[in-house]
Amino acid sequence: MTTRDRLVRVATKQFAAHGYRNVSVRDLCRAAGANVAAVNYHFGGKLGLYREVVGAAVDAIRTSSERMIFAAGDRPPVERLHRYVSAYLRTVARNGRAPDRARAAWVHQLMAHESMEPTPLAPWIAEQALMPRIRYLRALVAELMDARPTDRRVHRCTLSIQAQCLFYAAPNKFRDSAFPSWPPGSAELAAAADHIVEFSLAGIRHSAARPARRAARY
Amino acid sequence: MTTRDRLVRVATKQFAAHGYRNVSVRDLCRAAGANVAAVNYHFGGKLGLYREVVGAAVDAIRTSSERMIFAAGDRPPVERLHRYVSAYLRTVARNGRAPDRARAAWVHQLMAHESMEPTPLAPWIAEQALMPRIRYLRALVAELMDARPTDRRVHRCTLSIQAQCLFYAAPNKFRDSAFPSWPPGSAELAAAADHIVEFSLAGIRHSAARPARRAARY
DNA sequence: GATTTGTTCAAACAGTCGTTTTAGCATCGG
DNA sequence: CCGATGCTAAAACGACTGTTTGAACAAATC
Repeated sequence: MTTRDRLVRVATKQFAAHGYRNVSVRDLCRAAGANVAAVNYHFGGKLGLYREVVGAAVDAIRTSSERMIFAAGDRPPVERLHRYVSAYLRTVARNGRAPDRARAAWVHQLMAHESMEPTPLAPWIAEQALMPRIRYLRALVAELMDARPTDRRVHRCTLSIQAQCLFYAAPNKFRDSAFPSWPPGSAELAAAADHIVEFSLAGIRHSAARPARRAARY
Repeated sequence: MTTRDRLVRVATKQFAAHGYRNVSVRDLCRAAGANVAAVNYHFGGKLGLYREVVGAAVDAIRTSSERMIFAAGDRPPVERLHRYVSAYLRTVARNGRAPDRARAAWVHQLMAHESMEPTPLAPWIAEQALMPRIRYLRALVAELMDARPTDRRVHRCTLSIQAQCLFYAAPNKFRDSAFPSWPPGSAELAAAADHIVEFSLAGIRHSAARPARRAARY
């Protein structure tokens, strides 16, 4: 394997694990068995290498989203929601059976770091990778609630679902120690996906049943 | 104000905003109008200053939790849940009316950074600040579901609620751009708290109504 | 008034950061 | 064989990191 490929491979792991700023070029090169100058020669600098990694992550998310949306087709919205959540949670499972299909956890780890300590690439990532997913989920929730996608109830329910998915996907040291038997195995993960769908469907139906008003009885 | 106090004040803001590693002693001292050696003189080093800040954050969370739990008393569980969520979301509101009572957003920003890039203080923070809250919420959910706190359905519902609260509390660049009109004003925040409670209550009741089984119909 | 104590200061320490330089390698086209 | 090309090597660059030093200063203590 070429030096370039080794660098990309190592950088993917490291950047995802510790974020752009907390990874040094020297660490990367040592881990990749390359010279310090290699990163500048092949990628024009540290940011160039990071751009390469982020580009791969964005592509992975986008193609995975499109595949998921296409596979869902025009099936009932409840099933499409389940596929959405299930696909999201499956990405955190380290033991993906199909390697080429396994959009690994590193993608979401990278996103989590980027969301907390944004690099100049953050806006582009948001538009390319995340927004399509959000828009799809929002349309889906709107359909489930029989409301317009701009309805505030739709926004809030979308947010509630997204929050639950993110809680599984994003790395979080405290969650790991606060919730027993974490991280979940693939069977528990499937059960968790079922839970999120059932839980959220009940919430959606409850929210759709009543008009958007301010509950003042507490 | 003494140099020591100015340093703590500046460090609180900076560490919360950028995390321990991404803040330099020189930046802190420049912002505080102090000499570079001041932080070593007063705190024995950068980590000592960070310990001071984290200690204040942990105290703030713990006392706020205890006050919230005490104020809830033995009121109906539904109302206690609303107080829990409401108190959580109120911490992200920058325009807290009562300054002394305002457990500001910086506490959660600090926690978010610590959860992604843990320092040696992470385990202590988890046990002192976070676990009491989680245990309280878990017991509350168990009561609402009429189940034991060790029930997996209780765990999952607790996680769903916590995820929604965290989504509001933790800083997240992508969320800010993906969801319109963010961050929410205090009125929208109260409405969001109502939504989370209603949404989650529906989910909890749905989850409690059926035994913990694996739904295999998707 | 002399000495001690608490605090601040500029300067420098050794180390790491990303990047650049310059030389040395093969390999290939002529 | 010769030069050109693609890549790698060690060394050094200037800037930045947390920390330490030793002198300076004010106020308090003897």
